[in-house]
Amino acid sequence: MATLRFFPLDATYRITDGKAVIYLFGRSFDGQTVCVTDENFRPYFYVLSGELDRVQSKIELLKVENERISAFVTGTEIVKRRYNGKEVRALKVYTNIPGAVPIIKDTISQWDFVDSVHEYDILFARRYLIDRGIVPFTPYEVEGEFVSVKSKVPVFRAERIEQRGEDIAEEPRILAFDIETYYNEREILPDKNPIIMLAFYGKDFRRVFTWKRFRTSDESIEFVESEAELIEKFKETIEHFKPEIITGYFSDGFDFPYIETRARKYKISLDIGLDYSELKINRKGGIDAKIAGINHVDVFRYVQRIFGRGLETESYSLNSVAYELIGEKKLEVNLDEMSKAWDEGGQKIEEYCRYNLHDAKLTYELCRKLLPNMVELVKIIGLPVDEVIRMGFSQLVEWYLLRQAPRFNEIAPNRPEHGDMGKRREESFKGAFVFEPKPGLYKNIAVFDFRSLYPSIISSHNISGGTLNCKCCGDEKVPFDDGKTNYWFCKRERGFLPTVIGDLIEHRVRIKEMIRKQEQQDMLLAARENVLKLLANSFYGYYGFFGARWYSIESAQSTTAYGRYYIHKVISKAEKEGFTVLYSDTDSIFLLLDKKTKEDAEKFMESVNLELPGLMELEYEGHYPAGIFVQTKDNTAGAKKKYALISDNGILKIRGFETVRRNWSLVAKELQENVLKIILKEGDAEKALVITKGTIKDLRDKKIPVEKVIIKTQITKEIGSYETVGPHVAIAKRLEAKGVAVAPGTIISYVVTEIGSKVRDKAKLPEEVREGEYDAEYYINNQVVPAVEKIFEVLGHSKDELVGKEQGTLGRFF
DNA sequence: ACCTACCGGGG
DNA sequence: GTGTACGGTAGGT
Repeated sequence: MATLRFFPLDATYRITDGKAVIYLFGRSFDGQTVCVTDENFRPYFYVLSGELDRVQSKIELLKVENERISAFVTGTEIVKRRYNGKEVRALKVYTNIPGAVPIIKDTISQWDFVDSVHEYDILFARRYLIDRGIVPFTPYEVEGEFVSVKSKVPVFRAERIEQRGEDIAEEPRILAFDIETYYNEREILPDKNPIIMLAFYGKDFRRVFTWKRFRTSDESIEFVESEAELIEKFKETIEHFKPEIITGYFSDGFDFPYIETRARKYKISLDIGLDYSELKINRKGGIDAKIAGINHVDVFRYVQRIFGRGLETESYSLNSVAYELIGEKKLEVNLDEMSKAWDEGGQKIEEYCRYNLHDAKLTYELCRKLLPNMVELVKIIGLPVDEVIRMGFSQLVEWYLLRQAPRFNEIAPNRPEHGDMGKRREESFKGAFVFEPKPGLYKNIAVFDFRSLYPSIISSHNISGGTLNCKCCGDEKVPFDDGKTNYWFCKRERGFLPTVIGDLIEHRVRIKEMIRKQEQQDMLLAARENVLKLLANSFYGYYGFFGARWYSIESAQSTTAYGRYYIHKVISKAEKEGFTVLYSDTDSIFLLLDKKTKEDAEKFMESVNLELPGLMELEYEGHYPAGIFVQTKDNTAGAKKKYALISDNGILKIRGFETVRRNWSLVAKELQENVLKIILKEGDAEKALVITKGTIKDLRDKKIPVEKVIIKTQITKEIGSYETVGPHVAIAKRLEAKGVAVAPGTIISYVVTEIGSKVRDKAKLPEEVREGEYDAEYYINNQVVPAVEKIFEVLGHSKDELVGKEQGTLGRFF
């Protein structure tokens, strides 16, 4: 018997001699890629029934044969479990192979003495990781021996696997790749157009393959004879580099499927899996590309589904994401000219090779930057990185619960059937409370918020489907504000989900404490804290998500009802103690301190906290010397979710003002920020007014440079398919007429000039416009004034005052 | 107002 | 692979 120590990274399984064998691919402590097999794990599922013995004796004889497989039961046992808040006896049914589970399940579901069947759709490799408690990226010690099995890496057959500590694997070998394809009809046609370049980027490794020669001194460029050879190089490079993670940007949806299509044309087998299996592309439902033994991380997928929430960027293109996260952009080349350069051959191709390599580099850097975050997610969810990065929030919650369930002896509820999902989609419920602010400029504001409001409510009030309206309690109802909904949650026994979320919150508090104490910043702790917060905050949404196993609309409703109850309680308590409440949204409250001190406010917070149950806590978010709330567009009320605050250290916090968006000109954006700064920092409305009038005058005097009046709007579809021709579409049409292709995704920059009647006729490209050749009145009325008029209204200055019309001008029209 | 269809990313 | 995306919104009714 030998011993092997390794970090598992990926799990799959294979049928050998009619038995399922688990394959764990990973990295040994000495840095080699290895495969550990485990033959000692059997597929199973659960049956609930009032007549377990009858099910047991009948099911053991069951054998279903079809043209593909023979499915039969290899054993059963009666076990004690919990289901939906109750102790149950369940029949655990083992089958010969994983594929037999759904077949047996379908058959016995029809027996009338079977109540329900559970956990029949948990993928086998995932089931293994959960039941054996194996977490990718953490160390294990294996006893067993090396065996000879067809594989690209050594195979070790395990008899016993045990966790060894919690260290994470050192930085994995990452290989990024990117392709450029021939295209001239502004359509992606993998059947027709070849791949012309292929770039790789890894640690101490950069290479571009292309199949047209030109003179170059760039050593990273390598010429091959044909596209087919380029695809062979793709396989070879992966084989030699031995990446543990292969990464691309939208490689699920573009690079891998494209390469697969081209490989099929040349009858090249893409057997890049470590077990010689082929690249597997799933086109049904969400597209994804899988390689056995190598984690394929499509950075785009992770950013789009999970990480992007915390980013400023509105577009998840490689260019904008890379710019925000690593401060680097794509190389600027004219892609429309690429195919022409390719046809003509020669030196011009080189810049596209550099462009190609640079994209691979950006992808590599992004993957490295995001990896700590992804690994923390892996360690909490317990599934391989290529799986967790493709999950949405609800799936993350679900797989976290499925991993926790065995610890609590819980049997998982089933996913809803199609009809149920339809019904669930219909059910809606009341959300959070938002206080209507009184428009005005205020000084000396204290802001408080509930720490993780919804997660702490779920934990503190034991909110779950299994504890809802129990038979043993009922004296304390959920404080619904409709006065009729009658729910309560058990006080005697903790529910599964509230326990799990409570553990998450406490874990996060410990990590936060560690972060607070540490001398130098530990990025891993920060990433872990981030992931725990993300997960905890997703539970409430999960309760109301139609596809959830632990769906409980009553729990979702009760969570927001408690949320509204507590925030109202804080509001009335604050008012009773003489504070003016300026604003409140969901879990936050803004107090006007006025004559009261910060100490008074903190005392208030402490007294609130004394009355809060469980993990609930009101926190001091910060003090703001000034803040402004404005009116709605129709001037009928104070605008919700639209305000600006300035902090003690002079940082502006702007929420909901539409001009922070991209398709506004700089002149309007800058003025808005300036005006807010002057009003909040210096409290000088007159100065803000003077500056605004100055900007308007400068516009009229044509003193504003053209770059500040450029408006950028994206072309989102084919030009011909636009019904309404906005200014950016009009420009695109003119470009097309000149023979310049404008593909969807292009951002059109334009300036509105005075020549023409409709805005679309007046729009010109910036390079066609000379300094001062813009329509001042357009910019004043459609950009500058809308950006600041709501702010000035609060200060008692009308729109007319801004644009310099005489007071009372309106009167003449009446 | 409500519903459906399509888009994103990639070249 | 013990499977069948998703969330937003433009455009139509």
